[in-house]
Amino acid sequence: MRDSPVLVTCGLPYTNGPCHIGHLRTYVPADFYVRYLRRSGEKVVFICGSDNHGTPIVVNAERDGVTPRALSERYHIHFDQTFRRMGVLFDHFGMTDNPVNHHRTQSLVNRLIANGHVYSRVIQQSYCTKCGRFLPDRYVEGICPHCGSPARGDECDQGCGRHLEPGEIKEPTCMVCGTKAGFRDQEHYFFRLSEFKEFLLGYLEGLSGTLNARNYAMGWVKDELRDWCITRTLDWGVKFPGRDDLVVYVWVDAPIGYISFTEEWADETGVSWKDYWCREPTAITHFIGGDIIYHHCIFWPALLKGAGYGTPHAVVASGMLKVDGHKFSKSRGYVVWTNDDYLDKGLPADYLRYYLLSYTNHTKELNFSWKVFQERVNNELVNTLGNFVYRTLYFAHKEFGGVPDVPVRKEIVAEIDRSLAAIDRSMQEYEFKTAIDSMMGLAAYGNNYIQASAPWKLIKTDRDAAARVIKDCLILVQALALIFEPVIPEAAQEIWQMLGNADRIEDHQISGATGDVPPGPLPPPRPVFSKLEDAFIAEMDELLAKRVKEAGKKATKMKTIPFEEFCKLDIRTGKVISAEKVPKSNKLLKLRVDIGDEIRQIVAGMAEFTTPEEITGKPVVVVANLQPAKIFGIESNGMILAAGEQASLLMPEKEVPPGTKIR
RNA sequence: AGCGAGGUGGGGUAGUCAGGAUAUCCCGACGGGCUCAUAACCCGUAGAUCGAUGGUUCAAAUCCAUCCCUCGCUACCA
Repeated sequence: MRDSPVLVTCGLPYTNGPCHIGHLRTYVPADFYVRYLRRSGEKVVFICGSDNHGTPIVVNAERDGVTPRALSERYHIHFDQTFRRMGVLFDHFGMTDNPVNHHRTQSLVNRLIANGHVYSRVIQQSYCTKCGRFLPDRYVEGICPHCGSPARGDECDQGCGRHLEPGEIKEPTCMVCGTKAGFRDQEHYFFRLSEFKEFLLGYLEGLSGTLNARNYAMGWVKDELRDWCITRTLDWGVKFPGRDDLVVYVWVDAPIGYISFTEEWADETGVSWKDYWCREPTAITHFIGGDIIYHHCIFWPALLKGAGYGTPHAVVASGMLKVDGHKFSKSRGYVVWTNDDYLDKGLPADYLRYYLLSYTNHTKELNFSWKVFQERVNNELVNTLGNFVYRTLYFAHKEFGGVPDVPVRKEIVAEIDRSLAAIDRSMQEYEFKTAIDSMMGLAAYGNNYIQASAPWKLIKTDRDAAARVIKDCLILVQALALIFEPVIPEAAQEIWQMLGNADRIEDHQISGATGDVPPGPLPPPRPVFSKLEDAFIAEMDELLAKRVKEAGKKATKMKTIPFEEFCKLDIRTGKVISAEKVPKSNKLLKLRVDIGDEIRQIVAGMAEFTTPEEITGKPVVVVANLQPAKIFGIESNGMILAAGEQASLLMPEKEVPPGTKIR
């Protein structure tokens, strides 16, 4: 048992869009973990809430013609309900815009100021006069000062990849309204993160959780820590103490939500939130997505330390989610919405919970495909687990009317014990997939046992022996219900009831898995899982394919290519050595072009606009590495660049030798 | 570019930190068994030079070095 009470949190969903299964990749394992701890006798409080501040919510609210608060509430309710439908049950689900969080954030920031961890500095910020607000760099686009490529405010994302400092970008434009943005001087406040380097190195050394979180953060801290700007010029958010024109950066008040939500919960239940947050060591475990590791392993512990709070005990970071092998992307259509695409189709939360938990290691990327989803549900949940439970209960009910009054074989209990130990080992290491493999292993053991013992044969010769076998199987079924409850809570409850229990399985502990099943009548069983039909899966696949196709149509209009693609083109100057008309063709000229290191034969469609005499001797621009093609039976090894319908030849302004590379 | 993660039979995936004999599990293929059960379940067979090369060792998927490939992240995006 730990000294401090156990607190588990999940990364806060941002209230600017609906829940998709990428979200669940973090929430389902967290819920699974919490349920497991509870089934193991641990007292746990499970806290989450919605993240409401920041520019994107202001922008989206304006677009929808509502207030940021109203937009936040809409999605807050949405997430709260969706999580419940998925069986992800928080003890409290708060909002970062609620008064308690405003108060806690200001209090914490004041302590940082009092402890000398905050200073002010004047910096330049992009400002859009039309929108009348300062723009986060993500909302600014322009030209990279280093390479001249189109770039984002913070990074030359399409060109040289360099990080851009505020004020560096040329021709800044507001991405919301498209007008020219300017720069304005503004006083901002910085957190002295650089002073926490030593602390963080020691802290990360002892941080529990998954290795990806620790390694990633460690590399960052060892490299360089810059001080962190913790204010924004925005109306929407938590006011920075003493400055009505500034709010704190959302990444400050969002994690503080973990504290304030604990406060809200503690107020309701009459306990002290300080027991969770104000003493070391804490028993705080954060479940987060892999993309926000540095916030939780660097900024957050430094803030807590600087303000005199306890620091988290563990950070458990999940890997990314893919759809059909593609990177999860709303704009490209590779998305599965939790409500529209899953729950509202009548699919059980249990199936998706099982898939998300059992697919792979928690820190690796997880691929969702309807086909694989169907395979795993049908083979593992329905066939292996569901069928063992059903054939056992069915046989017991049919032949004995319930649980026969016979003793249990020791080796069965020993096997369950082995499973429990293996599961617990895996859970301690946050190896959720391995834990579930052990669970499913027990179901396979059950199938094996009933198959080898063949009670349907025994019943004809030795009724008592058959009774003993089926009793053993009933013990296994009970054990399976208890150990699988954290994974598939609804199905576990159903099995629990079919074992003759009237109460909630949640009120029982996993250790009961080795206990007896009291003799007595059982209700008639029914299968707990049903198979996913091919037709249904095909339908879902079609829906996804359609969405991807439609997204593709939109995207082709403004498709960009990465710089690397452009680099593949070998464009250079050339000089036309000779030219002749291609026989039987109106448009084609056969050219011999000097491109520096060789003379190329190129067929060009410009006979209508120029004559062989005119073009001979002219400098031209050539794509030299185009795939060779046969035009009118004549091989063409490149392409002459010309503009427009009149095929106006492109040529260098100053004279350069043939073969000069064009960039 | 830097940092992080990964490359294991046809597909997916475990094992790598703490090196050891026939490399796990799910599917797929093939053959057999069983009939209590949701055409289920059980058994067996084929199939992997564990990304490449070199090294350490009695012994390497595992440790070390170099290289190739894939993905992710890179702070005044949330």
